[in-house]
Amino acid sequence: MSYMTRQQQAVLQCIESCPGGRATAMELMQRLRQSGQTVGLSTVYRQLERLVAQGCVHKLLTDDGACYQYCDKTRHKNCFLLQCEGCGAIFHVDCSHLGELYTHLLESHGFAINPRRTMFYGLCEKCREAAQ
Amino acid sequence: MSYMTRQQQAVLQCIESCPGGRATAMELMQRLRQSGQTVGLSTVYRQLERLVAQGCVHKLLTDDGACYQYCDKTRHKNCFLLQCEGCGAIFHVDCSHLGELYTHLLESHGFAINPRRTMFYGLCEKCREAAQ
DNA sequence: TTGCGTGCAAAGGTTTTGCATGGCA
DNA sequence: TGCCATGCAAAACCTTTGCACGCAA
Repeated sequence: MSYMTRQQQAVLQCIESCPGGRATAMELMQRLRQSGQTVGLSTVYRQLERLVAQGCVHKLLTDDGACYQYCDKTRHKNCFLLQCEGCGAIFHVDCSHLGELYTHLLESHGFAINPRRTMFYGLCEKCREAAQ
Repeated sequence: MSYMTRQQQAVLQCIESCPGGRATAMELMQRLRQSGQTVGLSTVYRQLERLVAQGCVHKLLTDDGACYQYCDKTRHKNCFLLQCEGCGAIFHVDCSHLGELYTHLLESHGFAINPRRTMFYGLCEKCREAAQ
């Protein structure tokens, strides 16, 4: 990991401290300003771009724009993400079954998955119960 | 499937005729106009929204905005999509391994996947060879 | 006539870019 | 001093909305 400026640290910590470890760029700017820091929205975007490139943060595309998910690189090296379509919560899952699927796709379909972008959508247990 | 207006048919056919069966809203409008039809961009968006709701089309979120992927409901009932990060091509895959993963996620993690949104990213065979 | 779909134009929101400023090496 | 990061403002971009018109039932 290369040098991190003060703002880059601040943005990263801010994401981590958000509920579920994720937030939009606008939410991050508002949070940072509420904590007394003057930071521009463009700076937030610029830092997020770097953090994504460094793998510290996932960029999640939604219908309402992008949001950014904190990712502990040391803990979540080969995991994937589940997002609940009900409550929006994000779950990290580390599951060997997915690795088997990747192997199969490579050997039988010639396709090499980029695990960093793997994301599933569905309903978590609570939301399934609530829906019944 | 309910009643389809002339424009809705036109938009659906237009997506199907696009390279790879996918296009952005703007591309669709331009194609439709080139073929002599006067159609507004808002109409394209409105039709796409319905087509997505009907399951005839997938909405794919990318960094450059949304694009829409034709989906033959009769042929691709339980498949998922692979998008090549190299050439952008979309592959439909119908693979029992994924069903096993879904079952596992439901039983062991309590998470019920929405298969309609499942999408993987990576490199197709050609792009992997080209990269070497 | 009534309702729905349509096209145009305007509005809305998010993200990117230009530029002058400021801090750190 | 020189370089890079920053903040503000403006621009760019995609998508949605408002509204009057037109077609079909």
